[in-house]
Amino acid sequence: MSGADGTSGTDAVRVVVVDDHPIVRDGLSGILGTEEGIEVVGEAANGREAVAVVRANDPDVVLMDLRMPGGDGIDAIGALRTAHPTRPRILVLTTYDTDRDVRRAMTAGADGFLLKDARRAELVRAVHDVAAGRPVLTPAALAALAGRRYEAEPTDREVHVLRLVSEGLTNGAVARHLGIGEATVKTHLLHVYKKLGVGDRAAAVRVGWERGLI
Amino acid sequence: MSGADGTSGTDAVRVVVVDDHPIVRDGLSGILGTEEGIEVVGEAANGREAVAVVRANDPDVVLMDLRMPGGDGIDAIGALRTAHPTRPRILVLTTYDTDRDVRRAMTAGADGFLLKDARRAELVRAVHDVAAGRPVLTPAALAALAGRRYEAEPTDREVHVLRLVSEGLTNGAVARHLGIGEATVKTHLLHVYKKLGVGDRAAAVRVGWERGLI
DNA sequence: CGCGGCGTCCACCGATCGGTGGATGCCGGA
DNA sequence: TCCGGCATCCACCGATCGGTGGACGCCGCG
Repeated sequence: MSGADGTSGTDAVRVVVVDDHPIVRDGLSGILGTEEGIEVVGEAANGREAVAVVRANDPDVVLMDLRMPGGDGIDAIGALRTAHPTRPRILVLTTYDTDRDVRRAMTAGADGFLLKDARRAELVRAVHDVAAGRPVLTPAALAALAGRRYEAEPTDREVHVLRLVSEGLTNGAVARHLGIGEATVKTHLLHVYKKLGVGDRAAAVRVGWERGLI
Repeated sequence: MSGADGTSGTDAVRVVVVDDHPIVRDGLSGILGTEEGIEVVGEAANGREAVAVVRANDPDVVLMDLRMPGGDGIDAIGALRTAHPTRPRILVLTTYDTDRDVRRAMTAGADGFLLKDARRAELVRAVHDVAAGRPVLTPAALAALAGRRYEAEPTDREVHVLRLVSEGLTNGAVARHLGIGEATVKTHLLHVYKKLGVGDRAAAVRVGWERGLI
């Protein structure tokens, strides 16, 4: 834990690992801990713990999973960023680099985005890169930010409608559920189709699920 | 590093770890390697590698992920089992314990089913249990095998149709794609609805995805 | 053998959906 | 200020879907 001096005497990068899976935490700690120039100074299992652990240990880099029970990763990123604009560099390390996740994480203040199937060398290099202030992005994440692949993101309302549709509700049922007209529901869905690049509700549900909307 | 020092290979459980994520492999090796009575003797990144590594090292237990690029875990289980009916105990360690995955893995010859979010102690205990011939199952896996939750599983043909539907194909398009009548497609879908407990194609796509059918 | 269960196949209706066209209100930049 | 972009809202048609009913062939089991 607090092995290095407070004045960043050694130039070892101090890292906190945040993931709900003990296995993944051990994997990350194992890979990074044996590396020269990197020191794992704390672990957390969810977003809330992450904020506390970071406050206690003041690391250089936080490796953060996004989808966790009890304290979302996005919220944790926002909390860390509002507390301090640059101090702990945040590297998001998650399973899927869906468009939505990438954007939400980066706009929340993350400094990098890496997939969990990264090789050891990639991971180590990424930690050093974000520590040095260089952004880290997967190709898909880059494309998502460039807005090349999907130019439009469904509205909250549209996503809500899509979610209800995925539950099996008919347009009329959705309308009643939301207290709006059925025609409105259809318009929302048409917009969803356009934005997801599909032609019907079934395909919309699939793509919506793939992108983490549902 | 630590763990069994050469000579203590007598009654130590010899384990092979199979997962496409280096991070997960390191996590598992780290947890198990430092444990007394367990020795990690090999790693593999996919099903094909797994068969070769097992053949070379003759372990007591194989920790096997299911969804991997290049050599499915199910196929690997089948290959190991046909080669030898009991010798390497197979513990499936995956992210989701969906009904379908559980059944396919267990019928393929797996001896246990554990989720990746298991705690360290659970994991160690599970390895010892399967090594001793005791089955290991999550509650959800148990329910899946008991057939309590879902009594019917969609046919291969039905799943195929559902997959095409999730791509956005209309019934007529699916019919043309499969060289059958459109009415037949609809019958397949009706069966899918019944078996998945839904009422339309959108909900079917969602549940199908949740259960790993798509 | 006879029987039932299962997967696969098909045709006809009523309900629903996807497509088009347009309207309102809000907000930020020219 | 005015204007455009955006989200939200609505009504009418043709195409599609979900529901019902039934048919054939295969396989295992009594």
